[in-house]
Order: sequence, then structure tokens, then C-alpha cells
Amino acid sequence: MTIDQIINKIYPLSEASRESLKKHITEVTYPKGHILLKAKKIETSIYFIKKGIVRAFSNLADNEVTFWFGKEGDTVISMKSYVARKKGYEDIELLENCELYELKTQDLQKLFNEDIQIANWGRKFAEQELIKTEERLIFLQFKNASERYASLLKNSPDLVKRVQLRHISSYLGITQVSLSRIRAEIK
Amino acid sequence: MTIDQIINKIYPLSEASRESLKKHITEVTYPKGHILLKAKKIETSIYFIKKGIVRAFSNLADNEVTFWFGKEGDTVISMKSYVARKKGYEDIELLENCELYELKTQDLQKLFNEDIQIANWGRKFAEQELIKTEERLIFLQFKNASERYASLLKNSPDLVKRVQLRHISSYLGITQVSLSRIRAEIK
DNA sequence: GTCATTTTTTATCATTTGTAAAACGATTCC
DNA sequence: GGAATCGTTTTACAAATGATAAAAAATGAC
Repeated sequence: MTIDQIINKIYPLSEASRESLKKHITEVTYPKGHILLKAKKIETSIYFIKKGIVRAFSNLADNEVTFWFGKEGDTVISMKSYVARKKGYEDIELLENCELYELKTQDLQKLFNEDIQIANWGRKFAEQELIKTEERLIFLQFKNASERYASLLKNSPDLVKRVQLRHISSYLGITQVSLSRIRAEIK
Repeated sequence: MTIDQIINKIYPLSEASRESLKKHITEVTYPKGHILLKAKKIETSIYFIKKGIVRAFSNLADNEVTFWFGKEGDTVISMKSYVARKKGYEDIELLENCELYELKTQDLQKLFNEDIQIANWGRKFAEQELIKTEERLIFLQFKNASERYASLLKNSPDLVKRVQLRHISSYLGITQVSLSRIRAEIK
């Protein structure tokens, strides 16, 4: 996915505004297994995924819980760092070799105060992430484990193929054993 | 809570920008039990709560699920209507007689394109709601029912007092029977 | 290909949570 | 005051999920 596609998918910008945004974006690659963002740090960059798949997880008590997946076109961000300049709760791990677009939070913040189009682009970004998070919250609260898995399978079949099932089960809020049972039933 | 306090809590505006925002805000009151926003409609207003408490719920299958509470200083909004101009998933019911500040979405959208401060105010609003939703999502996924109740009791003791327990249990993602069991254990 | 390691599935039992119905308490209505 | 209604708790039982261990399958290194 090109950076122009990613930018315009969030909110179409004029050529001028898009260029001034792109001026601050660089391309980087990291190997599978790399930890892109760390829970214990206040992160200063956000990333857009050109190619690859990543997960966000927290270390709770003894076991880690995956609560988000990102793939091509998605934005990798520590919301806590970005919004409140506080340490986030998530580590971001690359589950494949990844090609990413990097943008410094500080540069973006500056643009928010200079360019009304980019300010509205930032608004739209937050709004869209909010909708996604809200939908997932409602799903987690309303549906049981089988329904959640069935829905994931329907809406993101590639995810289930590309990602280890232990991460999927964690994402669904159940144990790996439970997920296995559910998968066995469906067959 | 005054409207100036509510506006500035989200993101401090200059007097000029705040005034142009306030020009579009009116005060309304509705009685307990009133349905402020409807799931089946594309809503055209958002509200700020001056006084009172409200809940958002969805009718799923046969039983309704409460997934959000709002009180003094909170914003009542159908995110789907606001962001995507689509029908939301929630009804909003007033749990007490309420005093509200009303703002037409259309007026706000217009201001977003005219005033960079207000555009950034809208961005900050979405970002803050996003953080809240993300925290709740993580809580729902990471913590068990007792921990979630304990946390609610700690962080919003007034809520537990002001709201019926059947709504609280629904909000926690458990049955009323389970909540009763949890409450019995704590004593 | 073979071996070692990791991941997933299966089986068993314990625990948690849900369902349904009854009991209790508080409030409202006549 | 008494009957009816609503909200909450309790009880008994059923279903779902978790914990643990072990087997099977898949993956990766050499």
C-alpha cells in the first residue's frame, strides 16, 4: 500500500497538505520478531504499515494478552503516548518482516497547529480508530467466544491464516484450549 | 457543570473560538426515562451533560446490553452517526432528570472547516474518547468479573449508587446473578 | 530427510458463569 | 393497610470455560 493511499483513506487531503505531511514521513523495514513500540516507553513515532502484520500485547501477571492486530494500511500507534504523552500499555511485535512508513509525533503535532486540513485529518483518524475500538468493545461484551471467532473468521480470514492461534485466542479473550474446542466444533 | 468548563476540559480554546462554538449550543432538559438518542436513527445532535446520568444500550437478541454510562461533564454522542453518518447501535436513556447542552452536528462540522482551533478541539475530543474506550476494552479483555466490579466501585462509586444493578451487571458483561454473587463475596 | 522445538489439539477434571425459579425487600398505587 | 409491582438476592442445576497434562501435528534447523 502506498503512503498516498493510506493518507487519503483516512481523509482526503489537498496535494499541498499531503506533501507537507509526506515531507516528514520516511520508510523503514524491520524483521519478524522486532519490537516496534514498547510499553515502558513514551513513544515518539507512529507508523503506517506498507507490508506485513503486527500485534499489540500487554504483559499481564504472568501471561501476555494480545488485544490488537494491524496489517497493510493500518496505523501502529501507542495511543497513550500519542494522546497523553504517557507510557502506553502495549508492546508492538512484528509477526512478519515489515515495511513501514514512520512519522514523528512531534512533527505531526506541529502540523496540527499550522494546517487546518491536517488538523481535520488527525481528527478523522482518531474518530475512525474510535469507531473500530467501540465496535470491538461491543463485540467483546455482547458476543460469546464462538460468535467472536466466527466473526473474526468471516471479517479477517487472512488474519486467522497469518497469525498463530495462541495470539488469536488471546485476542478473543479465551484460552488456546477453548479456541481449539471451538474450531473442532465448526469442522 | 458549566459549558465553558466542559469545553475547556476537552481542549482549551481562545475566547473567540469558544464563543463561536457556544453560539450554536442551547440548553435543554428532559425527564428520567426519556430516550435521547435512538439506535434506528441517524442522529443530528450531540449533548453535553450539565446534570444527570444516562446510559447507552443496545437491544441484542432478546435482552438489552448497557455498554456506556455518562454523567456530569460527559458527552452524549452516537459515534456512528457523528463519524460515519450511519445509524448507531445504541439507544441513550436518561436514568435521572437531566439538564443538557445541545449542539447540532452540522454546525460543528462547519466550524471544523473554518476554525483550526475548533478542528483541534474536535480532534482532542475524539482522541480522549478513544483512550477511554481503549482502556475499557483492555479491562474487559484482561480482567475477570470481580476485578471489573471492584474497579468500577473504586473509580465510580457514585455510579454504583445512582444506577440500577441490572444495568451495572450488563455493563460489566455478566448476569445480574453473577454480580450478586460477587457483591455477596465482598461483604 | 531427520531431529528438536514449537504449536495445536485432545482428554480429564475443577471452577466459573449462566438459566430458571423462588424468596425477599422496597416502593407504589388504590 | 394491603395488593401489586419492581429490583435484588438466593438457590439448585446446567452449560461453558479454565487448568493441566499429554498426544499429535507443524515448523524450523541442520
